[in-house]
Amino acid sequence: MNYNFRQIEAKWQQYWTKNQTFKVENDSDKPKFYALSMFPYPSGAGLHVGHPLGYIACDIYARYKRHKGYNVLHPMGYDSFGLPAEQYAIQTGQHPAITTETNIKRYREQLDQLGFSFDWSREVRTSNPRYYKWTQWVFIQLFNSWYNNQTDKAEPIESLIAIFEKEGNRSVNASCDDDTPVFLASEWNSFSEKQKQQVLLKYRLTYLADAEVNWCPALGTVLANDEIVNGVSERGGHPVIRKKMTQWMMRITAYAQRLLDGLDTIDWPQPLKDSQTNWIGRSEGASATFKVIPTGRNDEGSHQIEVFTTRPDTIFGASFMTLAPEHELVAKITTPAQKSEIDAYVEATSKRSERERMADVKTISGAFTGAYAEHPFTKAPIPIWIGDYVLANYGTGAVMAVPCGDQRDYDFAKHFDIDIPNIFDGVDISEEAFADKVNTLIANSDFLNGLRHKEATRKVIDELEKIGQGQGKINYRLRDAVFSRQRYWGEPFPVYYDADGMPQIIAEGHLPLELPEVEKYLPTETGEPPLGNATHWAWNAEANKVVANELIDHKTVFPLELNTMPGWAGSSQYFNRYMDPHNAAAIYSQEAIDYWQDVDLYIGGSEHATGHLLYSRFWQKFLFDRGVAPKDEFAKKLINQGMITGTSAFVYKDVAQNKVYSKALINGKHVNPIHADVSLIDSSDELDVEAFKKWRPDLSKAEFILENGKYIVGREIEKMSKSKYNVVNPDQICEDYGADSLRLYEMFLGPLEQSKPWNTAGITGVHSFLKKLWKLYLAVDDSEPTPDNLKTLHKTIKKVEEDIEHFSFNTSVSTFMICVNELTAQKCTSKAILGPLAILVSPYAPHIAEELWEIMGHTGSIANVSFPQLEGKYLVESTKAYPISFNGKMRFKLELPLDMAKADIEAAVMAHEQTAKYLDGRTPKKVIVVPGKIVNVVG
RNA sequence: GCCGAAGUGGCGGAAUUGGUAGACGCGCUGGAUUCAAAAUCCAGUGGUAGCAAUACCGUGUGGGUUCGAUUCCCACCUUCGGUACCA
Repeated sequence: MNYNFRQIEAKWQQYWTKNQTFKVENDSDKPKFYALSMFPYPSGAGLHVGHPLGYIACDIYARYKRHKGYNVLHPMGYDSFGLPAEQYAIQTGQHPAITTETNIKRYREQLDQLGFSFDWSREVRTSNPRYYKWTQWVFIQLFNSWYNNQTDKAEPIESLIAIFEKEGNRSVNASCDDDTPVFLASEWNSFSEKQKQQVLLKYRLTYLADAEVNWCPALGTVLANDEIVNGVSERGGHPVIRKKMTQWMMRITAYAQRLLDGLDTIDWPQPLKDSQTNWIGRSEGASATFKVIPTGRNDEGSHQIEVFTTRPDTIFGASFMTLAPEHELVAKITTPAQKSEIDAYVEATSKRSERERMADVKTISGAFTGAYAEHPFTKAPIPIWIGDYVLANYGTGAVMAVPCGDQRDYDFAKHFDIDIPNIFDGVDISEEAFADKVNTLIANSDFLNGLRHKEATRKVIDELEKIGQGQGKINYRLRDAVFSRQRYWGEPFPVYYDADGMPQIIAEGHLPLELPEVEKYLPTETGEPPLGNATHWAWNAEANKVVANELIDHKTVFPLELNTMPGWAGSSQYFNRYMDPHNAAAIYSQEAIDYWQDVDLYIGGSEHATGHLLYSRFWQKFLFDRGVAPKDEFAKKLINQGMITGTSAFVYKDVAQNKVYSKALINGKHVNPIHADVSLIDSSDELDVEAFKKWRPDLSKAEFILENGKYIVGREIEKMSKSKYNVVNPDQICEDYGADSLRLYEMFLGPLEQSKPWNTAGITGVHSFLKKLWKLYLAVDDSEPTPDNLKTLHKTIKKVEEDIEHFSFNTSVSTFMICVNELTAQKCTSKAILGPLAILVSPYAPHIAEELWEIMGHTGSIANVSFPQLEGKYLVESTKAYPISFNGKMRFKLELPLDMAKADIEAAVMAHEQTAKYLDGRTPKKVIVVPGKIVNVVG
């Protein structure tokens, strides 16, 4: 009987579905384990072999935990809102929901084929109204919350209103907009409803703001910082410009410190933690206020410039100030004489795209405002410049420039011939700035003279506080996140605008607010987002339902928000929703989350480091503050699977003639490498020339110059992508070798976290392993196992268990191969050995394991059988083949009892005939004996 | 520039606390089987020299610590990922 993987795999996949083998309940006497793979965006291209890598690893671990007696939650779903379906809708008019549905179906087929132990009854789709109802619900909770810095957590907005009514906002320490005015209780109480709402927006955790946003004209939408790579959009690579727009924002900055602190409590990869740390960008320093010296302009009040600096100790070295060109004071302080120069400069920078600005970092530019600020201590006038090296959205958008201590300030000063006072003792600054904090003392700095960096910093902050012109401050690079997108295929905001134009929330009971139908998926002619095309998109606040736009009267019927939520909204809570996915009354029940708590193992790509994984942590902490989630970190352990890269193939076309050379023949010739589809190449890099000619008709007339009668292609490792013709999808491999072979092979390729090239050639190795495994069971019987059999089995149990616990799946595949090779050599037929072996293999190759289990006479799935117990007694050795080395070089082996004493080992080695040979008459200086390990003779 | 990861045979990789470098698999070479091929099985396979026993070299490079270093320390080189005028 041959190993008929097609029949076996189909049989067990049907069995698992029919018997709901992997359906999991929310209550159990067993301990819980939550294993989660990041859910995919269902793209039209389907899965390629790189996608399942993390899923397979996670599935192995989930199945292992099931064997170990855990109640395992292992769900899967789809992040099904997103740009590609919408772009397709724009091109073809097909509703994104239809495209999405088709793609999901294809994904599901591909996933089912691979034998995952997902509980599909818990599937979620972010674009399903029953799901996004709860995304909208979280938005409402954020809208109705503020961040109290005193208690360091989010609180209901009502508690803030109560404070305002009693004592105004002077005593409130909250995360709020910078321009929040100070008011008394009496003032608050006399505010109009609109004024109150405007003030509250400055405190809400999601709020409307006129923000400088990254506008992408080609995509017709704004993008978040993490959606922009190298100044162009992550998707499509379109240019991005800066634009002021009214947008929904998320006050993630309120959580900056806690997002940083939380990293210490979770077992996530250090590189991922590092990139979150850098993204949050905490820096410690001081804020200082510089008064602008009045110049007698009649429209000029008293202005002051606030700066943030990490080097307050260098304040006496400040010889100028630089404002960002966008800084609001620029227009107010510029002198008439300098106005035209400043205007021209501001105009020029606003036109430069972010990309241009980044492309030439080297060019120094700026302009003088004509105004001066007063140094807080020396009272000396300091010229105020503007320059685009100062960023409007970092710190205060203004810099106290200390050219002797900061290279950019130094370059700017040199370029514009500004004074560079030296405040470092014994340091030469004639060539460059001195940024070292440690190896100098402060000089020429009044009360700071002779102090080190640390003392000077402390002292200057004290002095700034005394004169009321500054204090110690911690600054973060992290910005509040733009939460509006001018797209159709996303979650609608549960928001309408009242007669005052203030946002009003649709009550929870009326959710979900479902996406309206539109004729076109493009922005409207007036530049409004695609929802502006909907004719039925107004809110009747009495009937609490969506009605036609023409009924808008701003009394009972109001316009609805036209923006939709960004891609990361739906993925920021999905892991909790899996715990209770069909709950219509709540995001999840208290019992469900009390039972499952959090994710024990989360596997996914590192590209989500500063997007999904940061936003999710933010929402989780918020829900924790509001008592909705029991843990303030959602995933205890996270693993980034590496990328599987493609092995591209190249043919080499002569530039001048219509000749294509085999790889070894290109030396000295001027050739163009051309991608060849990898499906046309065999395992020894030989090209099927005829098939290639059919595939590239333009080269069908070309002469192919062969080596040894073969055309050999060149190979190169590149990212797997359609355009490089190096994509390998799992379907063909499942067809040729089966899912179990694919699963084993993906694991066998190398360590999970590392990126590695895909090369189909090696799959025959794991496939023949499965065939050998299968053969072992052909004559399975009840014979007594031999000591060798038992030793092989228990050695394997030990290693495989250790490997799974360490996520070292590649080495356990090797271990299985060694085990099967040994048992085959031992002619083992014993059920007492082969039974446990089938269980060991089952997390990796579940289909064949089920079949073998059945062959051995068991009924029911192997998935719930206990993992074999390691019995150390079978592994006990009485002797050891000691490697005997001379000066660190192993020369021969000597079999000695393991319980032999050190001195006896040494004596046995010295007495050995080979020892005399290697010593060659010398007397050893020393003999190192490590019992159980090694003997080293020195001398 | 800064942060991070990684450099081991022809290839993917192994060596879990400093103790036999190259497990396992691919590929390759030779052989068995076959009319032939596929499949399967057996043997060999880091490099150099040698018929061989064996010797020397060998984990990116150069130093160091150690009886002993792929593993620890210092300096450097290369590749990949992230980030970028962050005050």
